[in-house]
Formats: sequence, structure tokens, C-alpha cells
Amino acid sequence: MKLEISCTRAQADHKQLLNCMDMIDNMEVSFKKMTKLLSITGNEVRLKILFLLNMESELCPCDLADILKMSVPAISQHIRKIKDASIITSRREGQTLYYSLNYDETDIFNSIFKSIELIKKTA
Amino acid sequence: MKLEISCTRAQADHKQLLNCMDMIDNMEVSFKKMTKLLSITGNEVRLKILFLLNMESELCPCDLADILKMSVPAISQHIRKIKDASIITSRREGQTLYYSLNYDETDIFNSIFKSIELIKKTA
DNA sequence: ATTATATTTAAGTATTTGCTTAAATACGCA
DNA sequence: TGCGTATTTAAGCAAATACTTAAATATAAT
Repeated sequence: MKLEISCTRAQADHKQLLNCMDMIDNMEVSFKKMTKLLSITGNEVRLKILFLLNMESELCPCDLADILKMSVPAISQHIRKIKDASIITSRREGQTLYYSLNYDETDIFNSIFKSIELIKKTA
Repeated sequence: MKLEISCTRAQADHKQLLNCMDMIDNMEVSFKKMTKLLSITGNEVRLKILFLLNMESELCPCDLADILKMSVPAISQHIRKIKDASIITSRREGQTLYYSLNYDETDIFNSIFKSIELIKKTA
């Protein structure tokens, strides 16, 4: 844990480093939020859940368990993480809960979905 | 581990579910690749490293350790993960290794960086 | 009420992650 | 060669993750 600049290279640009430190400090909250969001998508099961919800508008945990060939509790626990991050909401119809994507102001999910498709084409 | 459709809702659309299963199977590789990429960005330190490299063109582990106020080995281990995923490359100048972002065909990093800025503005 | 279905929650556990400290490697210079 | 600096690698460990199974909750139907 250093609190001062310790890089001793001859060419080190200390002004640049201080500038970067300021920027990082100022954007701390943004980095935290984006990290949270990306760590949720950085799991294969959750990424598929999000992709499927985008494609099908809404699905229930039971559907997702079938499609992804996983246990219902496993799916439910992933859903909880996604929901806790305010990425999806649920609508009840009898015993069934239908989940769907919330509006995404940063449009990051769309970019991610597009990139997945792009990988598919170029691969 | 189910291999058949088990959702027993009256309204369950089995054709839709089979369609989803097919899609997921066909895109398996894309999902794996994108998950890998997102799991790398889904860590606050690594996200900052990538953002800094985008901003400053190139930086050495020592710079990053100073800016992020972390130990050099900790930074080095994050760099290794990012490098193993072919997201960055290094250029040696004497004892110093300068790291920089590779060309990103999906443009996903730019979308992520833009979203971080957007969060900053709206927050 | 009782029973069945859809879902969540909780407890337990193996694996992964991200740091720390210490040792190894690579390069430059006297 | 030997020393100093930049960086990586390895070993160890605490915390987080993602599943499993079993139990709890919520709604519907009989």
C-alpha cells in the first residue's frame, strides 16, 4: 500500500501519474457500478440468461432451467444476483414468475449481445 | 441435469424452449469467449487497468501499481490474466515493459469505457 | 384443509479468486 | 562478474463463488 509515487524510472512522467490517480479517484463510484455489472455478466450461465431474456422478452425460472439444462435452485440463485443488481424485474402470473430485462440507460447489454453475435460470425 | 423439457406450465411453449436450446448450443463458443472477456473486466482493478491503458496508450506495471496504490506483484498477476486473454501486448524498453491494448474487433471495450463515462455523468 | 406446483431460501462443500511474502528471472551498468 | 532495478512467478491463505440437497414459502385447485 503506497500513498506516494514510487516508480523510479528515469522516463517516468510523475505529472501523468498524478493525473491518472485523480481521474481514478473521481470516477471511483462509476468503476464500482460498472464492475458490479460486468461481474454479473462474466458468468456463462448469467450471460445466457440475460441473452435469452433479451431474445424472448420474458421467461420463468423453470423455462431457463430447461433451456440451460440446470437445476431450478441453481437458476434461481443466479436470478437473484441479477435481480439484486436491478437488471431484471419479475411479473407474477399465478404460481409462475416471469422475468424480463429492465431498461438499460447505458445500452451496455445491447453492446454485449451484439458482440456475442459478432464473435459468432467471425469465428 | 435434465435432458428433456420438464416445465409443466399449461402455457409453456415447448417449441420456443427447443428453439432456445438450439440457439444456445449453436452459440456455445461465442458465449464462452464473451464470458471469459467479461469475467476479466468484471474485477475493479482489471477494469481500471484497461481504462488507464486506453487513456494513456501504454503504461508499465510500476506505473499501474503507483496509480492504483497496489503492490507490483498484485498488478503483475492481473496483467497476466489480461494478457493471457490476448487483450493486451507488451513492448520492452530496457528493463521496463510497456503494456497497451490490442485492437478490439468487437469494439466491446469502447462500449464499456463509454458506459463508465455515462454513469459518471448521470450519477 | 389438503395436496400439488412454482419458486425461493438455507446449509454444506469443492473450486476459484486475489491478495501477501519470498524467490526467481531479465536487463543494464559499473 | 556483481549489483541494482523492473518484473514475473510461486506458495500460502482468506474470502468469494457456484453448485448440491433439503426445507420453506406462495399460489392454485380439489
